[in-house]
Amino acid sequence: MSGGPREGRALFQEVKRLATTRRPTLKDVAQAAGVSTTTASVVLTNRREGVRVPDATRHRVQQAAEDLGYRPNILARSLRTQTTRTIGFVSDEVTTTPFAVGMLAAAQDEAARHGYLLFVVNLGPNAPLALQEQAIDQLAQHQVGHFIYGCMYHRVVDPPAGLPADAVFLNCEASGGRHRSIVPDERQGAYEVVKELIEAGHRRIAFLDDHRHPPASRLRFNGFRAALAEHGLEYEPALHLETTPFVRGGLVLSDLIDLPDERRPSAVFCYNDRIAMGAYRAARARGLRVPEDLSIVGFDDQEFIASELDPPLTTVRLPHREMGRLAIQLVLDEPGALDDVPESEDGVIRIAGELVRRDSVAEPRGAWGQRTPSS
Amino acid sequence: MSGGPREGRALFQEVKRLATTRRPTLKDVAQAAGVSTTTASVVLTNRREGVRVPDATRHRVQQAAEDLGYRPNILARSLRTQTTRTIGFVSDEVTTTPFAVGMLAAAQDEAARHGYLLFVVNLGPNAPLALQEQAIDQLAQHQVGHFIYGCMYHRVVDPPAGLPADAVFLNCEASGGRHRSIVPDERQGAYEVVKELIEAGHRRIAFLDDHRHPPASRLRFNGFRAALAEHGLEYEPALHLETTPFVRGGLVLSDLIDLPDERRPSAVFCYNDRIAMGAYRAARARGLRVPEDLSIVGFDDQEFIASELDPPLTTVRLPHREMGRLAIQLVLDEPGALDDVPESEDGVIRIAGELVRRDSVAEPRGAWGQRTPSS
DNA sequence: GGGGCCTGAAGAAACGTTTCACCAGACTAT
DNA sequence: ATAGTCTGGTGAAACGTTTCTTCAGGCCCC
Repeated sequence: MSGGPREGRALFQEVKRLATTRRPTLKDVAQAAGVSTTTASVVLTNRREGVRVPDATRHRVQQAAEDLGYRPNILARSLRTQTTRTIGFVSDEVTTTPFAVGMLAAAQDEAARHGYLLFVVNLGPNAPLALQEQAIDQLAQHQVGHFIYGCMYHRVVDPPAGLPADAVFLNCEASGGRHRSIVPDERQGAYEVVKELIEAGHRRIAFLDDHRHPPASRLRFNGFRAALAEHGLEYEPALHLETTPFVRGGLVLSDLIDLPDERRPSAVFCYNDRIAMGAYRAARARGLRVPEDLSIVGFDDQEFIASELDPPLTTVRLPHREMGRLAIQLVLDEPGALDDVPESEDGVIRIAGELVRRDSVAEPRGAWGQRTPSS
Repeated sequence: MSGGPREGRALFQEVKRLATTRRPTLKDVAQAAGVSTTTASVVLTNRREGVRVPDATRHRVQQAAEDLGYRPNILARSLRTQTTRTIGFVSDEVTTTPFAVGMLAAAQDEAARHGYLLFVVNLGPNAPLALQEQAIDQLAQHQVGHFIYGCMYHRVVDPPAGLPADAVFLNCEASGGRHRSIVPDERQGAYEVVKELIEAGHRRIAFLDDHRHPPASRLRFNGFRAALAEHGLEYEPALHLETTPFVRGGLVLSDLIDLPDERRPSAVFCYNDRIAMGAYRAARARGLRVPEDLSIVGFDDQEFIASELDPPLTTVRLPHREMGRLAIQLVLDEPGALDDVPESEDGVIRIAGELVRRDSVAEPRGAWGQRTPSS
């Protein structure tokens, strides 16, 4: 029980470990400390309830563990406890594309905060259901207990079989309504950014839309109309153009610029920032200055685009980081995770985006003459 | 040995499984098939050498496994075999930022091809060494056998302790020279894109540099000078401007445009695409057209920037996908992985980028008059 | 007709934990 | 003095695999 021989023994063990290059196990620690593995386990996992280990013994075990450089084998622990602290993050192409990369980063941060590790599997665009299920099966064989299914952009997906009921869909809505989903509040974002235009005095506002991407496009349209309606403005189908969600898609703005003065819009709401980038180009090609001659707003607050346009673009920031963090909190059943978000009726949790005011909005030319009495 | 009772038994097991919601184990399969777990294991892992199991038995076991919906428990297997098919991908902020996202995607693809799963941990920018080592320790506790350390941009890093000797550094160079590193061949890329300018007839080429980012900046500079030298052109310090690697950094081009005619550059090589974006803006502000009045080239082929500028930018594509794939192949010791890449002297593997020709390069004005006899 | 070999398979240990059940001894209360 | 309680532990099973060793029985060969 004296320190001398024990130290000698620990040293011997250490030498032996280095010689055999075997990582020390709990048994080694127990032996070095002169206790049973039971005691060593109890001490090193810091269990207190129902077990009595005097401080002297505790310290002896801890010292031995440190001396030997003991690291627990999580595999063995997980096998025994039948739980793993891992989360499977499967996605279409979140990690492939720079769009929603903040979701993964925030999820990783939050997982680390809880001591969890993330298995990330990126299936690529349009992976067949069978491939998706195979990936989930592989994760299940690794005994991962929690699943997040992330999408690059907001859409509806068919949940692959094998996904447990408490899986969380991130940036997409699971069809069937049996799973929780976290998506941006598209409607609210569109409402706010369009309201920003209206409050600047605009009355004729175009919408460069991409209706091939429901539900985002439908919801942004709803927000657009809601803002219009709330301010007594009429929705004008002629100003609602369908286009593609790329820079070149914004070039269709030319058609609207060609309109006669009284029918021409003084502001444009673009489905996303890339379309807005194209709209800038179209405006400039016609000699229109942004925002003096034409106000333009976008959606997404896409990195390297929105803030780098000239002038910087007023847009709506997608709450990707908040969404990623919440997804982890939900799968881990963190209490209070939903305190900050509004109640959802349909199991779909909508996170508000944030209006980012930059320099692409100004009063319309002749605004003072156009102002309604109420403003 | 007849089918009848065995089928009944399998059915019973199935019912029991559903009732207890316990995942069937190898023992369940063995019992259902009327063999030992040894035999079941041999059959289901498809081992052939040294073991003899007649086809009839094989089929019986396989059938039982399928009937029960047996999935092996990888944790138990890994514990026994002392190997896991997992790779730890730790990075500063690869997953946080859209720069090098292709590396992770390609790594994931290649890992999946080998049946490996990726633990991804994103430490954030400038994580203290202690935090890095803690993350590596956590992965080691999960018994991950292979490590990749990825960086957002090409730089030199101090390898955190705990990383095994066969870890691969991706998009960064490990100081100390004890590890393998994979980086883009900056010199070659710069050489090629500058040569493109020279071959278009340019003789006065500016370099908008960012020397705060060695080694990339130094190597691109080397490539720049090599191209110059090879074509008998003199390096002119006055045309080498130091700036920041952002869009606004490109605005320093104004200073060069102000130069008197005979000293003004007819082309600009930008350290990266964002600087090029700023250079476009500066040129346009002075009424210069790209490429008619000024040729501009960049570096990176950054998504949503290079291809979306007006005109689209000639640049060098960073081989992120190739690098990510190779990293996996190296840690997995795939034979022939290095066949396609040139031998490296210093343990640093340099992967060639690809010149992407777009529309930002033209002959200089008055080029015919300036041409040297040789061209 | 007996030793050797081949076939087909099983028993049990091992991987590194956690945890259930139990226990020796000392002390306490009656 | 004895029964009960508390302290400080320990032994061994269990988690689900893989794999080493062993073995029964049948056949072949001489």
